[in-house]
Amino acid sequence: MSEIHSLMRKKSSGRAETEALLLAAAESVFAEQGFGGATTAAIAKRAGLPKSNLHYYFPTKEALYRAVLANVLEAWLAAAASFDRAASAEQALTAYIEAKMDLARQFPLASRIFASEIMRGAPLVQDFLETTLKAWLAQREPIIDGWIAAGQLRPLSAKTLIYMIWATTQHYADFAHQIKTLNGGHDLSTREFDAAKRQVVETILGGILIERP
Amino acid sequence: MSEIHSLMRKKSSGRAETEALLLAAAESVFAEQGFGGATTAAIAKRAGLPKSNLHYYFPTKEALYRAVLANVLEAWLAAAASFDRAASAEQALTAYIEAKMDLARQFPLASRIFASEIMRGAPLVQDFLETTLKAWLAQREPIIDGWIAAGQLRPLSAKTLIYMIWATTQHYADFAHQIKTLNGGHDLSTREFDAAKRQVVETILGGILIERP
DNA sequence: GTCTATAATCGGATAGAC
DNA sequence: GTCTATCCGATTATAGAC
Repeated sequence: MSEIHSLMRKKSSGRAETEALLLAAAESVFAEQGFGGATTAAIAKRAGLPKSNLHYYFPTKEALYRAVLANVLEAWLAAAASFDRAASAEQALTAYIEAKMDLARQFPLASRIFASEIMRGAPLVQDFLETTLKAWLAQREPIIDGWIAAGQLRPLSAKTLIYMIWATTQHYADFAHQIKTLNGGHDLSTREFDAAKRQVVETILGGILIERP
Repeated sequence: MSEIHSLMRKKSSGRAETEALLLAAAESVFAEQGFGGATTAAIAKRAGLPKSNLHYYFPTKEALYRAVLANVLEAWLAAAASFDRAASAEQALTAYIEAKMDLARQFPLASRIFASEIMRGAPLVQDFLETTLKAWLAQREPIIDGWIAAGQLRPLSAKTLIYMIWATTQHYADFAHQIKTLNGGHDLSTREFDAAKRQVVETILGGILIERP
């Protein structure tokens, strides 16, 4: 029925597509302006739609923001999985750092929205921090402590190590504009980014691994 | 004349004090909400003053934001100085990392405002990035390259190293809320923070220094 | 589902009494 | 210098035609 109808229109290819369009526009505006600074007018304009359409798909600005946040957290969880399923400390941490670097490069907006949300005091992701994130960290700490006990890593705080990894990798998303400016106005090329990724891995692992005799 | 008058009033101890009060309130609101999300009403309320007083001291919201930013950049430059005046790579980098960690702990709001400004695309600090920051980095890169040539450091990109230091240290300011949540709801104690500082220094230096025979 | 028009409120900034 | 009251454009959200 309405399928035929929508096949006849060139624009608005369907509910799912319009929602995705709005979510993408919202992601970029929220990443730039934060929740408070973003306006539904700016989001609608970036999506090329009238403001009222936005409210048809998402009743309120906060509902739209929540939908964007859900995608952000989903991407985070996907990268988190790469920590596991590795035999040695070196393999597990290398895989995790590389996954987080790739995430920062592929989804910089998601990283910025998360950062902005934390700086606001996490009004909407506090539950995620206290349950999912805290549990993830609590499960990895004994693994890291185990590597220390096994003589693979120098004695250190697992939390502090994880914070270093988060900070260093997310920096490439959150401060991409600063990095671009200091790189002569050009974004890092794939080659430059891969070199940075390698150096980050080597510096952190070099700083914590105990050499095998 | 008006001096006597102001001595008789218990509140509003003078122009400088009122300005400082407003700047402090503005700093905390801008750090939480970003430029766009902050409202002059919220800032005035946090300062305990009517909105109109804010506009008496700072004609526009942007003027107030600029004044806050100036303080932020001033603090940044103070910490930057600790890089220099050290004989060895180990001493210089240790001093710099420690200074940046102390800055993050002492002035977390400044760090968050800077981060938020960069994520917006640096509309007001682009000039600082292109001149002061770029020059600072350009002056330090040959120093780091010199340490590599002298066999003090493993071969690496100086820029990538500096980014790691910025990222890791600023994380303790920008993500303090997340760290607090993952620390059982308590901010890091001085002891915990000092331990983190030590581990950050040891990990980075351990990852880049060449052992002296 | 989409659009124009509009209601209702918020927020930056000002007027003018004190 | 400080305060209350207020203007007016911006912003969220809705109404109602198509």
